[in-house]
Amino acid sequence: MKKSLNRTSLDFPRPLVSVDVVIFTVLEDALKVLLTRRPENEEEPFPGLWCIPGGFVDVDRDDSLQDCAARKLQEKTGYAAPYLEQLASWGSASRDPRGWSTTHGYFALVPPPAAKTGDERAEWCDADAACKKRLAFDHREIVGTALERLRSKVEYTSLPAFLLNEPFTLPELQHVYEVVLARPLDKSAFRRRMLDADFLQEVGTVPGAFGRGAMGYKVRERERAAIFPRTFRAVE
Amino acid sequence: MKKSLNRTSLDFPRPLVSVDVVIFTVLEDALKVLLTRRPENEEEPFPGLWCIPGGFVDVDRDDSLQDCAARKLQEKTGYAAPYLEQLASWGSASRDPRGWSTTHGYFALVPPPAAKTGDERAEWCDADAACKKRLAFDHREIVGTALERLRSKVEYTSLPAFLLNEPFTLPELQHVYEVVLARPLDKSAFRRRMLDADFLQEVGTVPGAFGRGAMGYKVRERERAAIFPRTFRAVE
DNA sequence: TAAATAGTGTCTTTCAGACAATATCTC
DNA sequence: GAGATATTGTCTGAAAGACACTATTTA
Repeated sequence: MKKSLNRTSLDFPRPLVSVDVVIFTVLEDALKVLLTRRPENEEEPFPGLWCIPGGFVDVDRDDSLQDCAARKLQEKTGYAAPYLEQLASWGSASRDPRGWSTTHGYFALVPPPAAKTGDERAEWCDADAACKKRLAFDHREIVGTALERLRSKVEYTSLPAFLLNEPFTLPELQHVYEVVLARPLDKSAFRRRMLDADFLQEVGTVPGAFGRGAMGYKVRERERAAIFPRTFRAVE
Repeated sequence: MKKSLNRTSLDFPRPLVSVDVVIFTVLEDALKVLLTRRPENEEEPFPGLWCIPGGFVDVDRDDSLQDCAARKLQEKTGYAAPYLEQLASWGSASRDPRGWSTTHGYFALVPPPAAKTGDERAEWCDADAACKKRLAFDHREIVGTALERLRSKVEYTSLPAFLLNEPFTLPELQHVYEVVLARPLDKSAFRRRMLDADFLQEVGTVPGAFGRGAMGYKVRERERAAIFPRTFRAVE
């Protein structure tokens, strides 16, 4: 009988299992992803190369994949509960030189960090640039998929609200949409859309540096994003 | 130093890794999913219970997760290249009594099989019923997620075309949409939408059993689904 | 010709885009 | 008040829903 059919005993080789997180923020009017460096140790694969935060699932420490992703996010950014969504998984014999391996990709949206990352081995990299960079493993593909998914969902959801500190104003929110989508949006249509979607809560006027102050908002339910009835600019 | 930080050696426990496939078809005017039975062997978890097709990744046989899913689909249905899409992954300490385990869920769309499945241990089950049944592992949740994803995508993509044998007619296609969405659609709007999306190729008239014959179609590109500019019924 | 099914035309509704007009704030 | 920014109003256009109408086939 073939080995693969007789697996009651569980004594067959298992793939490596890791979790990787693509962490997005908007900084200096640009969409950024957090990159870290692989250890310099020559026994490690891709020593010194840029990669996204992640690592092997720790069977003793992590109760679930989501926990593991949240832990890695917390370790790298300090954020406990921003937006964290499963992206996809990758697994093959060739993606890791150490053997058959799988990774569960997540993507996270966090508000702009107060300072540059204190960590020498971490850097906020322009998102589009990261997709062209040489990264460890198949991380370029993972970042590409995350960016594609983010841009696609931004067309019809309130996801960018998770990229801002609260309270934020509608012009600020519009600006984040424009940065992520890399195109200008109409002010009037934008406001109608956000307010009609009923996911924002007024939280008092915020004075502006110049000109008229704006209404401050926070999201009503921090757990899920709102879904709009249509995408932006359905037509070319 | 903590064990979890010293992993250059790779000698730490690894989770079990499996792939499970939710296979959909439309049969007898209902959306169905393929269920199989767990082995009766009492040493196996959930003996004799219904589950979806799947199993451990075979490191020696499968080059990638996608290959593994395609293999399982082929084994169960005989189909080589229908629509197969990654759904999500699940992984935790508790989902399998044998230990920390992960699964990569896929969902497949196949045309209606000619006959009842020949396999005694497999059955096409009504999709909504399957979501309420007791299934092995967390398979009920996986089926639920697949069903939700399918219904959601059917609102704005041409996915149901993969549930039909070619050539099919527009009334047949509309019927499949209606079965999946469980609500009637307007004929005129439906036709406009399908033809405007430009993913169908005329392939000659198909005579009907009664009444006027209809134009037969096949999908232009069997690889990807078309995406419509809006969802059906944007408004309640 | 009647019944059944396929396919078309047209009016209404919804909501995004364009863009002008108005409101409110700081200096 | 001037300049800057926020907010609103109105017109237009694209595509979906509703539904009546026409076309083609078989019995």
